[in-house]
Amino acid sequence: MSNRKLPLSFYRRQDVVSIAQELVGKVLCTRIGSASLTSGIITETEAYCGRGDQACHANNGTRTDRTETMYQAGGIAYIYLCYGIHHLFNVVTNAKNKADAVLIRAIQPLDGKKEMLQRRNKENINPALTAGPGRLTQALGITTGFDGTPLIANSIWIEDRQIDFGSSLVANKRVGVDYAGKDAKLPWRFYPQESKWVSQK
DNA sequence: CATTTGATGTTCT
DNA sequence: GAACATCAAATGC
Repeated sequence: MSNRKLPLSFYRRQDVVSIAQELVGKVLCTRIGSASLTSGIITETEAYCGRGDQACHANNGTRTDRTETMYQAGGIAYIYLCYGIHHLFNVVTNAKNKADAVLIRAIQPLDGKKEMLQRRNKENINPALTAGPGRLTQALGITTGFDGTPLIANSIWIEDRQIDFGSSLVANKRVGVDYAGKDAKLPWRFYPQESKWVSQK
């Protein structure tokens, strides 16, 4: 039960790309206020590194009110508003003042499917429910109000339920970061090749 | 089917 | 003002 929750030591390692790879297959869980537990298998992640990665908001020591969360020690949530509409969920990694993070781009629903359908105002369970960075946050009830929340507390956390995609896990270019020059080509996006629960390019 | 467009907060110019 | 780690609905074949 509680021993399945990933410990802070998982997040505070230095290699954000390895962490992004290992997060695929883990289970992202939320219990928001009095709502029921909602969770899903992480099926798509992207790594962002604060030093030398032009696609990262906090690259090259850039500090703003928004990115300050990424400079904290690993093991907390970095949630920001994208295009003024979508709440995007990231896992902060590495030590304090090392602005690394992993963007969660898609999940496969597990617990609380009814709750997720309500939040998304949908009738049927299909990839459009939770495959996409803006979609999964809405399904899980994650908003920018949870920015900086520790992932070892009881609102948002990640569990290891021994799910392994094995060799079907592939690396590819990240999505929507064409502006990042040569860094746009880095193979820092991870997902199981055969999974339907992955965002469309 | 494919392509375009509207929504719209934060950050940078 | 413009651009942005996006989505859904409208429009055009």
